[in-house]
Amino acid sequence: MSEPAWNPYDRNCPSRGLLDRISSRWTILIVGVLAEGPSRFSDIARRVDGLSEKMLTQTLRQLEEDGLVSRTVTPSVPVRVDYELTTDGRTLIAPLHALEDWVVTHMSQVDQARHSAREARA
Amino acid sequence: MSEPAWNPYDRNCPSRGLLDRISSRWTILIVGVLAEGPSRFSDIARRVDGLSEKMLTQTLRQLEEDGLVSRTVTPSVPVRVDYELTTDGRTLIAPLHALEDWVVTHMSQVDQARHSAREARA
DNA sequence: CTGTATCCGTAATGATACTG
DNA sequence: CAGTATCATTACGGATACAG
Repeated sequence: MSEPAWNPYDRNCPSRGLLDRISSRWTILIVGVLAEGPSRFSDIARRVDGLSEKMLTQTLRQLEEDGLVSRTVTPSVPVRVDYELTTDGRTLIAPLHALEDWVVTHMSQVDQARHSAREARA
Repeated sequence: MSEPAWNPYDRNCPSRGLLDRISSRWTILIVGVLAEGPSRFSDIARRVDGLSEKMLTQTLRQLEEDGLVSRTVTPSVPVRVDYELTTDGRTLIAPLHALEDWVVTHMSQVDQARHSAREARA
């Protein structure tokens, strides 16, 4: 009995949805923060500029549901919650960081190309 | 004079927008098709299930503007247009394929986690 | 501090029809 | 074949207020 042939090019394959999730802006950046170690809710919010509480919660819940992030509550007052990548979640670090890295290393080049494109249209 | 410190964690940095572009569902899948060689407009549309003409055009225009894809028109009747990754664009193949690959190899695991999560909530 | 719930505007997307 | 233009919808996301 073999695995299903997961294929994100098929719109009805669940892998299409998973691809959407892991390639979302907030997932990429949040995993980028968690890659450096466990973080508290507010720490993540502080490090990812423009991330609202709503989207942070939503993204963390998805990652948790997919078994990629674990959530630990310390019942102090006020309560403290730590998020951490699971073993599975850590396999996301390399591919997602590669994306971040690509962007940083190619931004200038792309910027040049955009200027050229503007001139060509002028 | 050094490069700007591109940082996608900053919401005002242009690299944030570039990250959004290259990590979009359609960009990933279209680059995946073009990774195998130059393709015609309709070929791409056929291979990416659920991709509308509008989004295909829009995504290709962005990739072109960013210097990642080239567009070649053959003025036959009917006209023939070929799209191809540029040298720069080919540097996207590895990171984006890694994403696709991650999804395919982890889908079953994630599926399990989702079922567990459902049970836990029940 | 760490959420949850709700409202609501906008931007992204899909469907459709039409053109060179 | 390879688009463009338009419209309708929706879903994403931000702001706000409130709770444990």
